Amino acid sequence: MTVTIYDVAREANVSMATVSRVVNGNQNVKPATRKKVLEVIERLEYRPNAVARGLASKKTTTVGVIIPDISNNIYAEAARGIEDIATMYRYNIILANSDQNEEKELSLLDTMYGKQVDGIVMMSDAVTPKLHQSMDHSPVPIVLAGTVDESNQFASVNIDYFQASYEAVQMLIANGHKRIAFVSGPLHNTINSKFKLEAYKKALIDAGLEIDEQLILPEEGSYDSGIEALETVITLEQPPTAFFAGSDELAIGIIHGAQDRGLKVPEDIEVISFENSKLARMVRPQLTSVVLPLYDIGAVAMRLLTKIMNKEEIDNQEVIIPHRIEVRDSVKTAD
Amino acid sequence: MTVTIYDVAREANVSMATVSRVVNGNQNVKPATRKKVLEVIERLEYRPNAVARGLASKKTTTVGVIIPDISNNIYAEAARGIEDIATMYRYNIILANSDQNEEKELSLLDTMYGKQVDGIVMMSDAVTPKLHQSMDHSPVPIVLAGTVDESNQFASVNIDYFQASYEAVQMLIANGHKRIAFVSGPLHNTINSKFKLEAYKKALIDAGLEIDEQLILPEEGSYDSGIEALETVITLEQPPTAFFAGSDELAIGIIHGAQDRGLKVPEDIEVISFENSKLARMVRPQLTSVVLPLYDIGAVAMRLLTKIMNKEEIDNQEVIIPHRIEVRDSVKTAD
DNA sequence: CTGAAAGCGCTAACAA
DNA sequence: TTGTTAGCGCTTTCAG
Repeated sequence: MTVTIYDVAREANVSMATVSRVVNGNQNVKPATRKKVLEVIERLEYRPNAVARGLASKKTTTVGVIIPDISNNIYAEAARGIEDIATMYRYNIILANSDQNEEKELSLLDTMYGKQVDGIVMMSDAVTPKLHQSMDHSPVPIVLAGTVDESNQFASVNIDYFQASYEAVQMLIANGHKRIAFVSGPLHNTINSKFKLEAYKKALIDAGLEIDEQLILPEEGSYDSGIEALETVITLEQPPTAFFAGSDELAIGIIHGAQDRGLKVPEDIEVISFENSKLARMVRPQLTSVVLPLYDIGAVAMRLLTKIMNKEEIDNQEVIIPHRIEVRDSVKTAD
Repeated sequence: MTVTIYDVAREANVSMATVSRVVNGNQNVKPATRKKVLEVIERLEYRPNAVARGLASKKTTTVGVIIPDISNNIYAEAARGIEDIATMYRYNIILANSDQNEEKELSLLDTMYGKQVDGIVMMSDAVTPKLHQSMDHSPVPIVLAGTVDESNQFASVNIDYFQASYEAVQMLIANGHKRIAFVSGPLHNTINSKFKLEAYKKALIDAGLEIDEQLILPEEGSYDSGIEALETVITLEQPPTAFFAGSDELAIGIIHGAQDRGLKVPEDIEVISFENSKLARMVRPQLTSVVLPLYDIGAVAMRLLTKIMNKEEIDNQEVIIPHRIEVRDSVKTAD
């Protein structure tokens, strides 16, 4: 029924080994033989069975990708970066959503191990002890993308979240704000709790400003929670005049919440975001935002993984990609 | 090194077949034996090799998913629907981006066949003859999601694009508009050319309105091209007063383009979109939009695929999901 | 440059 | 209820 390497060998009057050689581009084949085999392959429409190949060679040329949620633009962007580089190096990806649920992450890792992927790219809110343990026992290399592992034991690709956040808050401070709100995503996310929040606090302290817990709002990261955040603080006795938002959606929510109350951005309220997705340009005013290069993070992570799978020398397995702030209109330009 | 079914068999003093049976939940195993085997599996941390299993059983429990671009929210949404249902039925997905490039699509199909996926879910702009041919020779079932096959030969899941578009344009006509522009994505996309555009024309004709080719703008579907579309028609001698946009991004571009010129939506210009992503609520005014239920399309497509792979009876392999129009503020409410 | 043969780890008859 | 035994389709020594 399906044509196998054996059929090709028979038709071409050579051994399976020879067919295998030409299929795999092995140079030790006489050109004439190669040609003959190639013709038969063409004629019979032979297509190598990757599963059999995987079993025999112990390499599947597929990598596992575990991300929280592909329908979230952030992760989709990273996934695209991962897939592009994977394709470039002839890998396919098995993609799975974890919903940042530890149980699912653990079970997905097991599934990936079972499927004999050659490597794994993982994105997660937090590398919990259990996760850490499973990854430690992984039979294949794993690289973290946009995910911080506090033990610094795994290969990873990130930006300097602390520094980036610090700069963002500083920009607001430089514009004279004394009351700056911090609206991040959930704090069980390591990046939010350990970097964005800490940087926010440090920036305030360094500027001699006071930290007011009322202005620290860990929302879920959605547009609606941005609106809510605005609503809850705007009625304070001393409402904030600027916001550091953890994502574009949050920032847009804040802006719309303000505008709906007749407040003007950036005249009355300034907002800086942390993401810079294409949404940033699709609001009025357009968002000033720390750029989180998700595509690049994914691409670099996958590239790093290929190197590790290939057992190449890695000079630094904890890659930090440069960041910058894209200045648009939600923050006044100092001029 | 890695523990195999053979190791477990030896340790448990049973045959490989028995271990295989307990691993696969076969009931023909004495409870005591099962227990013993399970213990050894636990102790040895045995994890079945899915590749070997795939080779022996000719089933990989993985399906291929070919989509144009995962970083595009539309497809990401569908991918999530596909993956959720796949997970529910214990399948994993190999995800690949085609960029709606026929060559890539063809090559990806081949890759999927080679990887011995059990089935394929495919999204594409157009089922070209070559694509059609490859799919015809597919060794595994394929279902099209949100993509139209004019030969009606493949299983597919869609909404009634023509009817939905017709209703959208009708809504604009009902509001008294005589000059309605059609800003779709590229016309090499079958859905745009055969359904949205045709429905637009028919709605106009049925209402006794004239079709003006100047008002038909096949853009690339981005935010910026929405702005451009607005710019090009607004200076016409008789500019349009309403727009039927092929996507949310396009619609938002049109709205911002109008607002930047001091025009008000929906007072001066009305816009109806075709998508209803979460973006629809994240603009002012919020978008009135035909809802394209991408998540559902993906989910239903995957569900259909499981049935076909399972050789169940299918009453209708061309599923049409109901659609509706979500009324918000970019179109005046008739009251 | 080419072939023979031994697996890779598992499933699936077929016996027992 | 359990074991034996062929493969699944390919890669990979090892000879020659």
